[in-house]
Amino acid sequence: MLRRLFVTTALPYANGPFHIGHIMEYIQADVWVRFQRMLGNEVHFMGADDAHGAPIMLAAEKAGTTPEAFIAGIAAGRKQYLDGFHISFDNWHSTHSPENAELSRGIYARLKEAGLIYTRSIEQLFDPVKGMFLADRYIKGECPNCGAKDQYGDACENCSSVYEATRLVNPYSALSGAKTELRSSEHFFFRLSDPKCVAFLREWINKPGRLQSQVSNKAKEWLNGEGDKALGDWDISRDAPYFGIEIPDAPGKYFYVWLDAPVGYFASLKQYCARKGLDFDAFVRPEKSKAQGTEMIHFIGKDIIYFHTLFWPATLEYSGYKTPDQVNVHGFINVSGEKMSKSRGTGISPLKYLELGMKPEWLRYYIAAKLSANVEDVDFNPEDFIARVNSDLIGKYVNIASRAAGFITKYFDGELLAPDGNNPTNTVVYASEESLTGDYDAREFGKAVREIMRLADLINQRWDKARPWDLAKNIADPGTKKQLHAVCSECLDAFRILTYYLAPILPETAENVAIWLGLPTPLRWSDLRRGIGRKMGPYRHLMTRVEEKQFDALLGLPAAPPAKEQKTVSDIPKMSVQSHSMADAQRTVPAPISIDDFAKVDLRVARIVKAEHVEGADKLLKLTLDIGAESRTVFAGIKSAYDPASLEGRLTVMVANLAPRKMKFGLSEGMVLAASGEAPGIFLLAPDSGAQPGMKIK
RNA sequence: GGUGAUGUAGCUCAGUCGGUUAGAGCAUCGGAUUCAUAAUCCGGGGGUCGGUGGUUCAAGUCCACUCAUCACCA
Repeated sequence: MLRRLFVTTALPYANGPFHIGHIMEYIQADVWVRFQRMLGNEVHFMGADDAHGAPIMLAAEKAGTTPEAFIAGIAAGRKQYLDGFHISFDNWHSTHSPENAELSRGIYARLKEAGLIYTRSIEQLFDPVKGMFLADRYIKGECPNCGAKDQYGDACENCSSVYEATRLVNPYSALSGAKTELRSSEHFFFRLSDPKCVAFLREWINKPGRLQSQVSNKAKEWLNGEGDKALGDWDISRDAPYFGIEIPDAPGKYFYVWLDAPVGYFASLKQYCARKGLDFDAFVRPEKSKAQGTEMIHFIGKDIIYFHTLFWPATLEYSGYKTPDQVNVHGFINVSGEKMSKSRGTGISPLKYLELGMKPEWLRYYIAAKLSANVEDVDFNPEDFIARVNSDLIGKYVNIASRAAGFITKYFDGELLAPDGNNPTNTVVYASEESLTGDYDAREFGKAVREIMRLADLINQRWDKARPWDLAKNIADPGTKKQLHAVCSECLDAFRILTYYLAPILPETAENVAIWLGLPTPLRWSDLRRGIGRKMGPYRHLMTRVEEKQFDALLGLPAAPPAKEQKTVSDIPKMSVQSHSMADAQRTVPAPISIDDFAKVDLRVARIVKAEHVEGADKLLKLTLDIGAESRTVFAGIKSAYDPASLEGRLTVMVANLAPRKMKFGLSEGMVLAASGEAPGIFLLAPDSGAQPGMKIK
């Protein structure tokens, strides 16, 4: 019975690029999805940006742009990561989309009809300079408990007490520094504490197979809380200014970002279904889903369990939608035992990883090897990574192919013998099929990897015992030659089976092996026992080893000093200072690129024909540029440094092939280049005299 | 502070329902091998299972307390 799966990963917040934690989640989900596809199941794997909320509004403001332009910029950067790590989303959308607004408003309307929405006035701290209410993280003040200064609005770092922001002493805005005022405003609430909601959720979290036991325990704790731990209602509105979806019939009120964020799963699916001609309702409406046997499956991190086990199912249930069938929760990724910190810049940059030429499959394998179905944190450890990848993938797995291929090419012209279905090697390798499919399906990837490597060990052992290199010495003897042929063919057939087993984790290598050995593609589990092709192509090495120096570069470490220069006591302070400054330099100097990478940027000399102020924009000037063959409109954030009149007629440099970006004030068809640093000031680039508009810069 | 997790070899992790002498991979040491882009095979050393106390004929496993780490507390 084939399954029809709607699978999602948590929507990443569009205030920055992906970090290693996102990539880990995508790898986990992608391995599972690819495995399901190999079984022949119908999978629709959806992602989207979570684009609303105050942090994005403020980040855009800080960047001197609109929230729309800001999130468009983030969205434009997503593809290189997803493609780079072979993450096979079927669609990527955004919560800032017509689909999401429509779906969110629809859900809200149904909840309102069901009597689960009410309004109540609440008091909050208001920033009179910014003209907005402040979330806890934007408020600072003195701890009401211990008096420590500059503590955030939710908890004290000094005495670790938890309190309401309104209890802070001398509160001020972390944004403007202004003294905050206590003001009241009407908010909209979802009646989560309604007995029918609680009863529904109690049952929902206990359905076998839906949640991991640790997760349902946690949810139970929330549901059964008493006193001040009792389940409260959910505040789902925020006051303008807010970047989000306006609440119908409530001017100036917006949905809290967490209301419309998970709806983004549906928005992405809806956009995709429209494009593919699929029935959206079959995946999201209870009756149709039941009739057609569709499943809704989320992959999330442990930090957002609350939203996915309480609010999300409750809002769906009471707005006529189906609820998730599985919520798969994973832990966090630490780097060398240390908590990853975006703000401190520690951790591993996925983009830098790719730019350094490190293989995405190494990371996929390493992460898969460390993942289980539990909510456990994963430790990313460079030495461990190098050891595992090099010894497992190269030393064990790839080595099998490499050992046998030479003989087949040299003595048998690439011809392979059809494997005997009962030979001892493939019998034992086939025997793991059931346990492996079970492990993959249960997200026990670490278990699967251990089993596969046990098989790889076994194949290497048998090969050693058969001593094919000795057989090759007696190649003149027809019996010996035949024996060699059989040993090598069996070995490659076993390798072929391992490739099927590893294909969800190593899609690129599996594809290369399929081409090399003439296997039917895409690799399907149903073809597992079809055996090997008759003839193989020439062997090309399938995977390279990880090198330590790649990690040094990735982690921004200075190159190891030569062995002779042993550290002496007096050297240590100097060295540590040096390593810090080098690490800092690494952080600001991006990884080297090739000349081809540089050639992708089409830089042209441009004449500024016209420069105008843009009404309503604080930082932008609208430039009309002549680049020889055509004229371009570009919005440049240089208003603070240049008077438009002084720009007209002068030459500068523009990126001519930058993807056009829609901005609030019109379409910007490129960018002009300017220098800026820590100190104030923006300095437009200019070519030397003699340059003509349209000339290419190279 | 409350709650939920986690703690097993130098490192990363398995360990089912309590049941022989606690396992694997990597690292390390000794040997073998040379087909394989130094890749493989055989063998050895390495552990008070965070700690203390209890239940039991028997505890890494169950219970209580305790220490450390992580997360959540809307």
